Amino acid sequence: MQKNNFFLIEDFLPYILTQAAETVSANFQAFYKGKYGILRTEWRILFHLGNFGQMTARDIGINAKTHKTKISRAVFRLEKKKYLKRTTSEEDRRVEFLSLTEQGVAVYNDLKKEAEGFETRIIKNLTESEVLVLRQCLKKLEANFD
Amino acid sequence: MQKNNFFLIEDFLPYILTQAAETVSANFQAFYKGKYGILRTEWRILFHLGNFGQMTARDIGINAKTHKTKISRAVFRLEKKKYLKRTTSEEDRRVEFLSLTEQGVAVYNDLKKEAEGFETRIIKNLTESEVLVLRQCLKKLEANFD
DNA sequence: ATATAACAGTTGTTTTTGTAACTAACAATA
DNA sequence: TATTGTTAGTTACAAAAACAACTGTTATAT
Repeated sequence: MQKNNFFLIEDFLPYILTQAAETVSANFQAFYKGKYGILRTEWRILFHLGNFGQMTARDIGINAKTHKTKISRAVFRLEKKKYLKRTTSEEDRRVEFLSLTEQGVAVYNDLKKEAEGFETRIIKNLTESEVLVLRQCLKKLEANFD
Repeated sequence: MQKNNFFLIEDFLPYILTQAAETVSANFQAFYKGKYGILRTEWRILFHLGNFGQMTARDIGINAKTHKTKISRAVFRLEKKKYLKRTTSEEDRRVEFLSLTEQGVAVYNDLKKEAEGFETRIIKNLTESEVLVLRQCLKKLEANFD
């Protein structure tokens, strides 16, 4: 079994990037899953609508790089929970505008506070310039695949 | 619908971290899935064994922060493909030592080359010091949850 | 010794995802 | 106005993940 071949999985950037993302996400998930019983895609939709207002499923999918079936089912679950409502477009009846209900806005506002607190806590070990470089690097890594 | 509330999902570190990780991983996946029909957990096991030599399922699970049922099933699939073999420990018959077969080593060596090439390509937009800071930040982010 | 707990790994069941095929609506072209 | 193509979103089915309960083995403690 070869060792010392100068490749270590623990230094492989895609691996450590995924590990860090999974650890951070798994811990943040506790807030929205534990508190409101929603999944990651639901959280993302909630936050897209909370941030940008009315959007279509299509546009959320494009922005969050999420497949339309995943969006479709998450929208259904959010609708069932009455966090979100749909309005069929007048101009193009294929299109549905999605927006948060009053209850959805309340959940969003609460989770927004949690998110802000969470982010503050996880970057407390980093300097401001480290955070800046980190954000820049993540952006550049993604840009490789546009 | 409130906007301009000074919280943007696109700036939320756990979100952009996960997005970057998913994009990078999805693209790297093409190599091992397309070429050898293995999944991410299988790739991780293969690389743990290729890097460290003989290991137990338990230790791979701890190191890769992966649940034992996920490991168990991935080990089964790798065994079925004859990339990996098991040896029951003499001292403790609950324990199985896992190691790569000759064929497994060949696959590992090939994927190792792919991994090196992939990593080189994705960091080509980053300076050396950026990569250094990135690695440091990812490590620190994970360390929050030890 | 024997009961009890702890551990390594597997199996069964449910939930979620991935993929492809589908419906319904619109667009473009002949 | 037929025909063909494209798009938004849903549904059906298969693959994978999550979670709990299980088997067999070793460690601990009466």
